[in-house]
Amino acid sequence: MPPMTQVAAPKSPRRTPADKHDERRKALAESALRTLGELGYARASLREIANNSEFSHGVVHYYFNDKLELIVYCVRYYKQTCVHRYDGVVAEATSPDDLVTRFGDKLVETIVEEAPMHRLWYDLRSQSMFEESLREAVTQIDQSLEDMIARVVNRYAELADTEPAIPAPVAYGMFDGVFQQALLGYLNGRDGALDDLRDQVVGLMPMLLAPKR
Amino acid sequence: MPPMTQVAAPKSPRRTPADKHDERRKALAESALRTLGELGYARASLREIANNSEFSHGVVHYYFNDKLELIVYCVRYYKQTCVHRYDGVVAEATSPDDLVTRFGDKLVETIVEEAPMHRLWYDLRSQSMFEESLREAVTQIDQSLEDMIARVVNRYAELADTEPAIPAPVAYGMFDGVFQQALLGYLNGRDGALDDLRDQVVGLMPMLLAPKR
DNA sequence: CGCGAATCTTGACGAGTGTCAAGAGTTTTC
DNA sequence: GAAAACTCTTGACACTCGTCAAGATTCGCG
Repeated sequence: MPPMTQVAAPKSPRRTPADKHDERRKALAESALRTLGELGYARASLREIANNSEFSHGVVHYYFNDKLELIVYCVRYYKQTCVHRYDGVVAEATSPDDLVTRFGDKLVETIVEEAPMHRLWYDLRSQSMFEESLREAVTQIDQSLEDMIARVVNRYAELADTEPAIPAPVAYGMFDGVFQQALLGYLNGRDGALDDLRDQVVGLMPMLLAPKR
Repeated sequence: MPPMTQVAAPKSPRRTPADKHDERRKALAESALRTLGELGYARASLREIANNSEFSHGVVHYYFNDKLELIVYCVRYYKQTCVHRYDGVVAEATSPDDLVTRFGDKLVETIVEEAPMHRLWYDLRSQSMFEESLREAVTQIDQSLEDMIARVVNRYAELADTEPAIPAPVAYGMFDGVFQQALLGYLNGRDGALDDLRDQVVGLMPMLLAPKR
């Protein structure tokens, strides 16, 4: 463990007191995410991760205690940037149908652009079913994803002048399920997997609303 | 590869011509499934699999060419026995509500009794997103699970004297999603995860039906 | 029984793993 | 500009993995 220089005087708020550390950690994480998205949790070795970066394989233990700590940091880091993916949709939608369309498009878009990150997430969540030490992080991320979906559904109900007909966990489970199927289909090269996802979302959303009050 | 004794005369249909091979493969698979369900795909080594069985670690290559061939055989073998889990529900249900109740109970039951097998399945499906060679088997199994759900939903609609309102892939995706969440909650020791699943299914099913004709 | 085929065990191999310690290189501080 | 702190590289360690070959054991049939 590094000697943790307790900086008594945080006098220079500008740069590089000891959060240079954090910058490096982020840089390492960003590069590690590329390899992890390509190979998955089990097959991505620290050497391979380091090879696809500007660092050497030993540096990992300078910034992280453990391979597991690195991976958890990576996924937390990624989730942080993507939990607000649909905030724009929620903010800009002008009608229920508009929101549905934007939401569907965004779902398709993220599969095309970030399929490796998504499969990594599903990989990690599955691993957490076996590895106790992953569960806390996975549970937290899952919760924040549920909240994200809840914001979309709530806004949708608001625009439709009614209430959601189902609790947030169910809505999240449903969308996550169809999303996962679409991702699988996309990775399998099945034509129409993405168009199907769009249609499914359009067909599904109206069913989530209580009868108009 | 074993010399494949071409038995010209299949005269003894009773036992042990060369399908003793198949019996052994099944026994090995059954024992391997226990270890795989405990450790997952990546961490279950052939030695560990063999240790938890009556065989030694070398025998695997007598019955399977490959570790991958063993795993795929195992999961195919398991799926075969569980794709008809809800056939009883479909056959015995006397009313829409009765079917929903039985279905929910069965879902909860299988989580309690076969959680390791389910997490193994999700593990393998996630791995197939990275490992090309797993995709064919995973796609087939996923399809047969979708068919299984379709039978339940169709029978439900039949009993309610109407039609399903959503295509089979969507229904499967939805139920798979909420089931996966319930499994995660159960493995995390979250109280009420199973009761929630039951309630969610009861609340969800009626929404899958078209308005009564 | 006895012989040959089928079945299984044992032990080894090379490759790959996470981890860490020793030291080289770099930056900061006085 | 020297000393101290920080950063990073290199190389080795102990270990596990899948695979396979050589031999022991068991089985089935003449």
